[in-house]
Amino acid sequence: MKMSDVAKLANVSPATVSRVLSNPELVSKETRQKVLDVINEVNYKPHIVARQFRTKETKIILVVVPDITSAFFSKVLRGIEHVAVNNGYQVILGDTENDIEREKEYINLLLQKQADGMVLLTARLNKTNLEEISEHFPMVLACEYMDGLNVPTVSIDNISSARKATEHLIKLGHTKIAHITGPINVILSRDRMRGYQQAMMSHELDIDSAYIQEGDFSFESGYNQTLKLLALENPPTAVFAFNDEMAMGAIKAAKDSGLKAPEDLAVVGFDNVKMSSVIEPNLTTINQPKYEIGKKAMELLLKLINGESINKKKFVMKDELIIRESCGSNPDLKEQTKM
Amino acid sequence: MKMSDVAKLANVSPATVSRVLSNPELVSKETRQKVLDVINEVNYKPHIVARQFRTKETKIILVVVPDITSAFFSKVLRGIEHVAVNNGYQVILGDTENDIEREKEYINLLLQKQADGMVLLTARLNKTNLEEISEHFPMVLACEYMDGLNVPTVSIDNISSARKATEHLIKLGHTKIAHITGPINVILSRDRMRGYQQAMMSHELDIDSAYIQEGDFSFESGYNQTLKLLALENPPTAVFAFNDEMAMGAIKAAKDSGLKAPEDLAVVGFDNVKMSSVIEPNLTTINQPKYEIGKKAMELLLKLINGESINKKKFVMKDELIIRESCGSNPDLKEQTKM
DNA sequence: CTGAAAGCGCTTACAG
DNA sequence: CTGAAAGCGCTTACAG
Repeated sequence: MKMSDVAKLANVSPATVSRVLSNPELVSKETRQKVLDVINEVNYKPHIVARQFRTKETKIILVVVPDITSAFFSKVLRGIEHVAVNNGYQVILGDTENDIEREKEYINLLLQKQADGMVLLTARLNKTNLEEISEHFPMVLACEYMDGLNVPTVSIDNISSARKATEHLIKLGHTKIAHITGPINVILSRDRMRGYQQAMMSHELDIDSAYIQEGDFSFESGYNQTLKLLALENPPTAVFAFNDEMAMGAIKAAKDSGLKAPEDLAVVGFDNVKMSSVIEPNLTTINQPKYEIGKKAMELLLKLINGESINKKKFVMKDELIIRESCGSNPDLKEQTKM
Repeated sequence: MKMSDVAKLANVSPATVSRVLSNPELVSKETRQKVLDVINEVNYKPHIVARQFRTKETKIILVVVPDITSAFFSKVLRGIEHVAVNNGYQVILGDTENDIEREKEYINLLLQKQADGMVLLTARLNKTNLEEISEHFPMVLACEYMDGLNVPTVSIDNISSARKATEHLIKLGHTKIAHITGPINVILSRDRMRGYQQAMMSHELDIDSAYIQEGDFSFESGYNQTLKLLALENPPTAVFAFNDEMAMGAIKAAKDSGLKAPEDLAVVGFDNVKMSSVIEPNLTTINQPKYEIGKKAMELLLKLINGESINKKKFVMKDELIIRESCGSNPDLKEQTKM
């Protein structure tokens, strides 16, 4: 059943049927009703791909995620999807599983006009490459940040957040503070490490190079790297982890080593994932406004798709240090708890 | 830049360019090379929507998920996506957030031929409706199960799994066993409740009607319903929760009430989500083969798309009771632990 | 307010 | 092995 069949049954032209569907105000009330009756009667559904082809709009946006399994990204995704759906867009989800090759493949979908725009939640490709694509296609980067990249970007200030997290440990009196990074080829990992280093140096604290261990975002890596740290001759008394997953691994490692958190090992996480307030001790962590990041990114993308100009390229969202139990407390510090 | 432009530059017909792209073996080696050279030189990308329109294939499959945020579904999704990508399909993700209206909207995409097929991870629509759609479009149901529905379905046997979980508590000597269900309009919730009832009845145990409390899948609801249960005059000594999230909520509620799990309250979960082995006490739970369910569902969908017939309609995957710490132990029971 | 006609960019059956 | 031509199902500028 196609539009011309409906037209015949309703004794109108295909053009009129098309108008009833897309611009009903252009059609007289009687004609409109006649056409709608036929459509309902035969349960006609327009062939969307034909429309996409004709209008050169797919009403699809592509979201490239490094890990769909992560509690952090699924919240960002939800922000994106809400705005997308409210504006008549569908979301194609591209899960790269942190594989740069798969990232390229998904970006290809954009080049082939399979989507009207793209939100990247990961950007491991090189800068010039990304900038070139962004000149020709609507594209927004979120969460990951690339220095000097001329593409609209939504993220928190990872360096200062990491500095804040580390300084929290310093204020509590810790001097031997370790850091478990993310994969070091990811810019975010280097940013947060930078923040850690800034905090340590500005307080004249030494960083034993064994105190910096590279993780891979996973609970297991947080666990294993903490075991390594605790096995050092001069083990740290506190750990700042790149994310909550690894922070939870750190706590587990401490427990399995007969240590207690926060008494023997203070731990700070990052992201404020749901589980961070369930695990015991509750994690002190940096909150990222996950939903809002996704929302903002999609709003920017819509502007680009609609040809509006974006005056600002960088959007820095507000982070927040959430103090819970995993670092212990200092009477001087005001306590805040979030469930 | 379109195909005809490439054709001109290479001094061939558009048909030949098309063949080089889709059926290179039909083109002589020299011609092929000549065309490929031009394609690379001008960086030509075919317009996929035009191809979709012409071939009536989108190479897209739609996955309808009740909650993208859930650790359980994201694993199933990954199984689906792996098989999809390996077979040249893209995934459109439809997150319904447990809203039946949004479920309908996504299914509409299928009716409008926006996708070649669909995997439903939630089926709240009525049976006749679904069966009719399934007669005309490739469709597979996974995780949720609908009795007597004539649509290929991949799931575990929820009733017997729930029975097994409850019987585990009974074997440990519990007689006052409560159950926190999922939303009762969801078939899975009723199935698992049925299994719970079967276990209780076959052991001649009474079910106090206050022992059955309806949750909404969330940690918070598990927490609140457990608080309610513990406030009963004759509180239960064990809880079987519909899923791990709510089981974790139950444990937290016990702790906050000054009780210890498993000593004062034994808890069994369902799904064997990652966090179930991180939380303390580690959850005893039913493992669902999440990745395999997704994989199997997508494999079936591919068969349907390719016009192959499926002789069997129901695929029941193997579950497993994972005994960890949250129910305590009984010397008679063999311990198994999974990290 | 409505219709006739062109055309979006591919693929493929057919002919040679 | 290659090309000419038709056609997939819509939308829209144009004419009336």
